[in-house]
Amino acid sequence: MKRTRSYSRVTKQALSILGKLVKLGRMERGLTAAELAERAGITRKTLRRIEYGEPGPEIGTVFEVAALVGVRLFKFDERTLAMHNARLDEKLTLLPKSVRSSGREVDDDF
Amino acid sequence: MKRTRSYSRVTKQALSILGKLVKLGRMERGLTAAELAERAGITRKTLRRIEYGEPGPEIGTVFEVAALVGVRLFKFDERTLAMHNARLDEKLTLLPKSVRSSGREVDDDF
DNA sequence: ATTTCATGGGTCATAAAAGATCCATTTAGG
DNA sequence: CCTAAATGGATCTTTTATGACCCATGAAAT
Repeated sequence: MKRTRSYSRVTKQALSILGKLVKLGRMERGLTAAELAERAGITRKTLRRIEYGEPGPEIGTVFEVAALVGVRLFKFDERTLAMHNARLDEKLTLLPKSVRSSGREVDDDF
Repeated sequence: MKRTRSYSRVTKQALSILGKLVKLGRMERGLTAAELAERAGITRKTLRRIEYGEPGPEIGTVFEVAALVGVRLFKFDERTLAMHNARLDEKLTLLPKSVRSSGREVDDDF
């Protein structure tokens, strides 16, 4: 089955912005595409796809490249990230383990 | 060639958090994994990989799923996203088209 | 202007993700 | 308790991304 996916405008915008932030971050640091790609352990081509905001690249790779040029999705340091992560775990354990179709309410202030 | 990639702790944390936010968002809305997967046009398996914070899924899919449950990376509405996007374009056109290895400085206040 | 090098883009082989089914287990709810 | 349904996980196939080259173009620095 051929995979023809569609993406919402919000997603496209977010991808585009993220890609441009990466490119900007790379140039700020005077890195060539080849240099950054090597540091990230990927090829120039994959980096280009990321900087172009294409939806295909693996999210792990994108996050890694972003981190390398100082772009962080959640603007927290690692310690704070760990905290948030732990807090999310608490929330999740408090919830029912499976959903039985009936709109439940949970506070969501991240 | 076997692809054995490594990811920084920050990346892992960010992925983990994003996945949990998605799961939380899904449960808040009383959606089962199967329901959300269907809306996103993916399978339960892929959704699970996303909610588990695995690095493999395509970034476009992850963003799309996140958007479906109200989780946004850049907490702006679509209009604001477009604005930022345009601003980034300006910045990029002002920069030299290619990097010739020498640390350049650009202001970066996103 | 000339040369050097970054970037854009193409091809081909391969590894991995995604899809399609399965089945086992757990859990929500009557 | 019991049962229907949600979740977790396995396997097999298809589709796609990635990597490794390669070449053309265009920009940058001398």
